[in-house]
Amino acid sequence: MYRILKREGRAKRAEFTTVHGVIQTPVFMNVGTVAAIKGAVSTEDLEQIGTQVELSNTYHLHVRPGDRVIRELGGLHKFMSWNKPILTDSGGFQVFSLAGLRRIKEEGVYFHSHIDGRKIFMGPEESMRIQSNLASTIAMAFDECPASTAERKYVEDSVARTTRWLARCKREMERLNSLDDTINKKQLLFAINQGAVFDDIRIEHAKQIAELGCDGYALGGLAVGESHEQMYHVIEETVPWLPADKPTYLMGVGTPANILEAVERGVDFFDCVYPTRNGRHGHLYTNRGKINLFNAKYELDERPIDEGCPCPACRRYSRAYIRHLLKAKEMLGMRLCVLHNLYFYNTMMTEIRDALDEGRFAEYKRNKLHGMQKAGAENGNA
RNA sequence: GGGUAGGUGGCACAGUGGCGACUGCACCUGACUGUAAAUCAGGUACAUUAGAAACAUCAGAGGUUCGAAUCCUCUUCUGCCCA
Repeated sequence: MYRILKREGRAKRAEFTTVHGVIQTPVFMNVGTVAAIKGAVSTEDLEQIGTQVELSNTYHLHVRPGDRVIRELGGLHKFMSWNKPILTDSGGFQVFSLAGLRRIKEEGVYFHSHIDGRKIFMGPEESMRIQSNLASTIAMAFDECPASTAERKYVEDSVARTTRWLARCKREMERLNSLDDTINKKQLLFAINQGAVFDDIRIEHAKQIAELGCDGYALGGLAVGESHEQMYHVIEETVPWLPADKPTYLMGVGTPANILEAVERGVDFFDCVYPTRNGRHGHLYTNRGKINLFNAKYELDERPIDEGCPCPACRRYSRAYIRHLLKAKEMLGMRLCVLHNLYFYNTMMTEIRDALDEGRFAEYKRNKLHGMQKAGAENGNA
């Protein structure tokens, strides 16, 4: 159940109740594609850094260890020892990211496994069955994510197919949720809006999927090469056409600035690999901009990553030490960086919610952006 | 003292007549948005230069050759074996 607590312009402060607990929004979901947050981060760590929702991937878990294995072991929650909400992505994004390894048909998509090359078929029904076996809190509809550079005709055809796929997802999900031996009979289904950067296609698609009555609505196919201005424009034009009584999820986005801009335009859910991947690569988010710990200038820097940050990395370790760990390829280096970045994102979301609660989001957003930009320059980063 | 193998960029190695020198590591920098990503890309070897371009370099010296890291001579240094 989705309940809006407060509004400021289009921005919403809400809560979303699920069988695995209440999600306070706006929220940033922490990405753990293969049921693991890369960088040696445990579920215990997630509890400490304030993670509300973990995100895993249908395609990846189907390939390894296999959704049947996870079902046999009682579902994802039990498998990875995480009892809060989990959202599973449908494998739709892999239709885009594994472009060289798949073929799209009306019935679904034929992949070649990125692990061993074996042929895999996934359509709407398969994706729903896998997600039902995984027993995630929220399942995503199986969609196609066209490239931002795709031609209009291609996007029209693709979006039409994604709509047909959504109807099939819905039907299959209802069937699965009614079965006696289904682990999570209250699994939720979020639809995904597509249309690249064509406003009219996006809006038309939003109207169509709204009619199918899903538990939430996502914007997909953004931050895949188009400019930030185009992305913000699409969000602004499309969100008003999605059901107002359901949460809105901007898939795969993004930078702290992207999130602030999208919250302002009415988005509730986010996820992105940035904090984890950038953490592994030594790029750290701070309130004074982004820093690259691999840079030689941090060799003797005794300050914490972000002054005043109470995360497990900043509480006791210096930039110089963590830089050394990264250069020495010690796991601890990545782990500390990922923990810091996730803490930064999760904390920013808490601050956003607090600001919305108190009706000062606009001011918060302005100050946050200003702080990160201003000192980014100070740190030698734009 | 005798024998033997060898000295190539910060390190380790390749190259044995057309090289202004391969590759890896290290170092520097950049990229990464529903994770084929602890990955990928570029740069860095003497001096000069913002950069480009040009000009160097293969232990040292001399020689052979149109042309030498590569062949010859001497010097020097290092490893290993024998005494």
